[in-house]
Amino acid sequence: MRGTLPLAFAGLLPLTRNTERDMKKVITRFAPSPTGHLHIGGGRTAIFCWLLARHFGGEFRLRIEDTDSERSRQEYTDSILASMKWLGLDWDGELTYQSRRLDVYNSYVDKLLASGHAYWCDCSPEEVEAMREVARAKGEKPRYNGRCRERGLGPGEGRVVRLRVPDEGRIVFDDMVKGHIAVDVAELDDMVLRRADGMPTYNMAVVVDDHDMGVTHVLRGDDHVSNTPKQILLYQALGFDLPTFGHVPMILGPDRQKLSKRHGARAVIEYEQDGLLPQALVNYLVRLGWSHGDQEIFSMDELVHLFDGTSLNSAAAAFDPEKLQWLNAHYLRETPPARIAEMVEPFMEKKGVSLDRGMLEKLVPLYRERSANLVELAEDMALYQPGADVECEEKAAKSLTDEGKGHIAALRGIFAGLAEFDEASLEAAIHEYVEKGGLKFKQVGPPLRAALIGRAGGPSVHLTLCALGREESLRRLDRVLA
RNA sequence: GUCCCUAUCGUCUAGACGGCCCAGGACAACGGCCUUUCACGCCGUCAACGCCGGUUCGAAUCCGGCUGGGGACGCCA
Repeated sequence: MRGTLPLAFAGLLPLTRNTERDMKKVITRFAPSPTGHLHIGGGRTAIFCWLLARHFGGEFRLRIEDTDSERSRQEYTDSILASMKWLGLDWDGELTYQSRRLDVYNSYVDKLLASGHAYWCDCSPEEVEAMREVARAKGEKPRYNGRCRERGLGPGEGRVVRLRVPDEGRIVFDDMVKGHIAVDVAELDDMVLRRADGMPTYNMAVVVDDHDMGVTHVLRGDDHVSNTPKQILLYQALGFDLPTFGHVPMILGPDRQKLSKRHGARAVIEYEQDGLLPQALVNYLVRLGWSHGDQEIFSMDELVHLFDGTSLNSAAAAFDPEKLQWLNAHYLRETPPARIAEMVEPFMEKKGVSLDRGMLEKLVPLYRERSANLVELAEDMALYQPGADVECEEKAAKSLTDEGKGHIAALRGIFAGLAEFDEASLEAAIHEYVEKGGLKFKQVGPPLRAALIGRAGGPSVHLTLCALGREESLRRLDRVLA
């Protein structure tokens, strides 16, 4: 039996138009392990898988890989699902939990045992580690030495089941994004399929699940390329048809190092908290590693239409927070004010700010192009909190000279007497005051703005006055004059 | 250490068939315009084919080597 396994060969299934109609229904999956929040790397992979399925009118399945009972937590599963929803990714069918399929994995392990593709092993972790050391010392790849291969062991306490890897040959497959990949089986070792505690290992569970779920396209992170040959061996041993594999590159930090805590936000939930719009994150992530000519902005519909699994970059890309912010600012300007008002309210609440809806909707159009995200927007909205004594920034305070205060006092009287406190009347009133006094607007605008919102920049003063309303405007002017 | 993957502006990238590329777009930076301010918007500037060989009339595009970067070598996923 040994060394006689047929060599694996995963035929290329190019996603081109001519083969599209011949292909069976595309089924993709995203399979996170609930040991942390959904990170942007995983998020991007999920988006790609989702897009591929939606583009071809197939199915997108979600599977929770919780075979590591030590580290898996329900709260992370919840968090991942919440992030998926926030990103706008819906999935088909029931959620699959690997922890509930232990019997299935074990029945396949039994089949492999029966067919001679796998064997029991009683080597302790320490012994195996020693074997690896020996190999390393010889300049070889550290691996298990196959000690129990021919011992004919049966089940027993502390024993694991290992795959019997062929003695020679090459595993060859064509990756959707990386192209032709070939690995010598000598690089692989007899990996554990079933742990001593009866739980399946990652590679075992993945192969069984992907097969059972009918997955046709396994799109996943770059860090799994070296698992693929091992999994192909398992597909072969189990007699399963091979899916098409695709490995998308990792996302690097701005310094081109592996993304880590040092780089700030990594989880999609953090970006949500940072006030980003989901569409901006999706657009950014997709564009990182995939392109369509010179196009930068893509709607979800466009992505579904355009994303067919080609044009994926094969080299790792560095994450650029500035471009993300730029995209976010873009989407902020595109989103209807009422919708933005709705989204910014939770952020205002966090700051203890609450404006009535009418005022908020008046303010949003004035501020959305001055903010890159909802946190900044909320900060600006805080300036309008009725009754708030806004602290005046230094740059603005400079305009509150005696002359400036004189203008404020004069205008205060005019505003108080206005029949209508609306945009047109306010603009006209200020205009008239400037004209009649032979003044420059520069002498009047800045001090007014400083008195009202304590800032040197912002919307036109008459719009600010109008948004604040007569009562609050006069209160703020009086505060400066006092 | 071993194996796998990878290599165009600071960053994300365009670049089927080698000539249309003294390399295009976007972010950032810088300068300007617009604007009563701050933004937005608009215009412009700076800036790259890692290195060495080879193939060719001609290479960012093909081949080889080098170097750089990433990943993997678990009873983690």
